[in-house]
Amino acid sequence: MAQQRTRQSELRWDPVSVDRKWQRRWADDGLHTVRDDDPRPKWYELTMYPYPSGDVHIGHWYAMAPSDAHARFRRMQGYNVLHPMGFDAFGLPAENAAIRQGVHPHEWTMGNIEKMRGQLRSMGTVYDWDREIVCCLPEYYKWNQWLFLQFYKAGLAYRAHAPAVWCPSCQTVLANEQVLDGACERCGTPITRRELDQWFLKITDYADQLLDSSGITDWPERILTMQRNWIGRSEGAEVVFDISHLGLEEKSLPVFTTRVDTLFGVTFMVLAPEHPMVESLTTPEQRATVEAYVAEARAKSDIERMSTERDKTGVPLGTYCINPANGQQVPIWTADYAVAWYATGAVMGVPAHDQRDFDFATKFGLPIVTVIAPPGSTGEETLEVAYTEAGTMVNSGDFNGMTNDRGADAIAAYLEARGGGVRTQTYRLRDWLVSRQRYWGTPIPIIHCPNCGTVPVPEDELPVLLPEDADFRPTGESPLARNEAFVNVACPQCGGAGQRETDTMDTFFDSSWYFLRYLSAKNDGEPWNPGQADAWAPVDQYTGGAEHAVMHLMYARFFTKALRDVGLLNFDEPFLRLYNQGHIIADGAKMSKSRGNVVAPDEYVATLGADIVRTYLMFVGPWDRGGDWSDGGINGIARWFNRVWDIWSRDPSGLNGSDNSEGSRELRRKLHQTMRKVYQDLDAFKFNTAIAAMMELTNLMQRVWEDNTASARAWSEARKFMIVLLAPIAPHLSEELWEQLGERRSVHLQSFPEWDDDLAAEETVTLVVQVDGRVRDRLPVAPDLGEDDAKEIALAQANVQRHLEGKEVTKAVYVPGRLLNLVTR
RNA sequence: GCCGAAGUGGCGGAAUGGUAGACGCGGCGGACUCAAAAUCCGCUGCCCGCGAGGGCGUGUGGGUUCGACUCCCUCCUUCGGCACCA
Repeated sequence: MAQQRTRQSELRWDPVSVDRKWQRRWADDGLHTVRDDDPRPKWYELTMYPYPSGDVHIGHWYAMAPSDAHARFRRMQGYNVLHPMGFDAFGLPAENAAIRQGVHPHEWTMGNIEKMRGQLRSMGTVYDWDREIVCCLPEYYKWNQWLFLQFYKAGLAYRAHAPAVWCPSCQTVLANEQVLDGACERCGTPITRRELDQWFLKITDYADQLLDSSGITDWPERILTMQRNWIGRSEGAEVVFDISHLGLEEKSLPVFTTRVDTLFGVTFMVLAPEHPMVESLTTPEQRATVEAYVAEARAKSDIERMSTERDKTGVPLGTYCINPANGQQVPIWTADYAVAWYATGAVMGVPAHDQRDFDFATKFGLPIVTVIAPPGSTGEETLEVAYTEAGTMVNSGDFNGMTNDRGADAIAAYLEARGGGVRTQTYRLRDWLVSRQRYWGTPIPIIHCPNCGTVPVPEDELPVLLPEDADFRPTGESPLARNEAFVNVACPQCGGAGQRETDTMDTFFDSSWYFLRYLSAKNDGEPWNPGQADAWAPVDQYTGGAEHAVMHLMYARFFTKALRDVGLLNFDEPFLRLYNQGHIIADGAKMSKSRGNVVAPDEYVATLGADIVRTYLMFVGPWDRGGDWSDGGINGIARWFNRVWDIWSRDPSGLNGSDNSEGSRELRRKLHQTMRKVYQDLDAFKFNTAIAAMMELTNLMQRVWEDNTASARAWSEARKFMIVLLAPIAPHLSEELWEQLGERRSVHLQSFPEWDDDLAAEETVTLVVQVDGRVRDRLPVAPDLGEDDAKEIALAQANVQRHLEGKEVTKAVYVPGRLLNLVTR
């Protein structure tokens, strides 16, 4: 609860019983049941499902209440809207709870879901609970396994012995994407490495397709940029340095470069310490030094490697390779500034034109050869820092005199003609490591057989159930590996003694296709029904936090494309539109227990009801920028709802203005302006200004009532439509007031009101009169006033005349209905 | 370091080339009340002025324009992402 709690308004109705009444009624009437055969056009609006941590906090409300309002708005626009909810129920916290509290992950998770389901229901959302999914249940994860096998059959899932990122604290392998600044994303422990046999999905096959966002309707540019950076496509060339003189099995050393134009400037070669050829390229004299260096590098965590960022280290291997451009001998070194997993794991050192290479060469006394001369220079000068800009080729044989742009093309063509290299591109993106040495996840449906090798579990034997009895001591091995009843199994091919794969799947596997399962949540014969997928998917509007920009969202895109390729889907983008909400903070600071500013939504819902909390969260600021919770602010919404309630409870028959009185016309105009504004704002997720517009309408209604200038009819009309506008935002209150107006059919089944632009048009506007750009008067005029008339009226004003005294109007800028600027200079 | 977003009253924010500060919070004054709370009404960017009115004002400095919170450039700050990527 936020600290200073202002005195609360007393509400004119009992929000708790109103909430309860309508939530019950809607459930009884099946108001949120979504039918596949509904003839209206479909709209699939999805909010990222929560992890069942045990409590629906204010952040969940901030994510879900506005998206619910948007889904409701779409429904009022005439769509058959699907807006489902479920739980992302596998994952580490359940297992950590098991380790710490001795509760079984299943029990812990399902208990949390039970509680959260109740909390979510209190929001009054349109979720169709018949479609709920819970990923940790066999009816869901069975299909994870089935999908894994489809990928396996298609060659998209493979097993590789690879150095894996290891968190010594969580005792588990992490995906590269789960590492932040060299530390475990969840616990912050610096990571190390471990060699393990792991399952990967070939997301890199889809790198270019994932770069292509042409199938996406509307995503924030920011997210697309992040994905582009994450994929990290670089254009360049793979250059082959000859090593045949060493008499090894490998005759060449390939190296990727984005700067093939600098090839004549190579003065050394650097291999990553983990590079597979380091050992064979080391001379006997250097062996001890190199082995020591490699061992040291491997022992370092990423954080330590990064902390040495400024000070380059490395040792020579004692051998050299041949530069294909000029036949020069290039000494080979190993240094940890080259990283094994990127490109070829080797860097051609061009100290003159790359700062890292420059630092390295300077430290170890290696030659620095300028091959790109800055404009207006001969390239003879000694460099203080690497020159990385454009220039003219020098010291580059036949290529001298070219611009380096042209030189790059020419050298690449030269290499390609002579087999010395090839133009290519490389990616930062790596394959998706899906293996987890954990219990609480989907068992990977594979059996390892000494005779047959890797054997998929036959599809009719799915699901491979997670055994209930498990030992959760974190030993670095999956608890499943210690469960003999689970591990030992007959090989489906030869019947011999096989062993089950004991790794489980990354939970991002679950969330990569969950949007499809909502469509066929209870189907036990297939993961989704193709007809239902065709009818509903892809998701029209997805909302959630931007923290999923490069993991979940990219995996889901990859899944969709891969599933299309194995023939399971007819589309290749899962989410057509994406909107990221910001974060809710309290009293200007991030919510935290130590600050004592944690807002518990349940406490507010219990006294103010769901609608005030919903509305306040939407009013507090633009949704994508987040908001600052204050108890005073939410009280403002309570006050507004009180006024709304009060206005509704008045008997309009006492109003005796005429239907065409100024009050009536003004009220009607404001009503139609509000309809238009609310429509446009809800369409664009601008809830805060939509609510402000409705407040303005309420304020006007109040004024018109006081003045008694409107007709009962104009008043009643405003009152009725106002409530329809409010329905998506405050569903309970609006339904209650709607019923009190004597309406029978739910307000939530009404169409969004259609406004009339003519009725919304202003009768008079304020014309701003400026002299040299400074406001000198404001005049009420007809909107269609002509320029000449405007000038005449403006020039008659005393204050305008005063400021024009002794000056000559040389120019007049007239914006009809807005402004007249008289320019004198 | 690179990429991206943002910077507006006491506070949350509105306005995307045309009246800066909608709407809400807070504050001040008033009504109601024995009193307080709640509620209702009025005022509320800063400075000068009795007033009419004037000046200043959207992180900084410049530019474009009749006119700039809005477009362009410089710098500063905050937040998010990436980072020895060859």
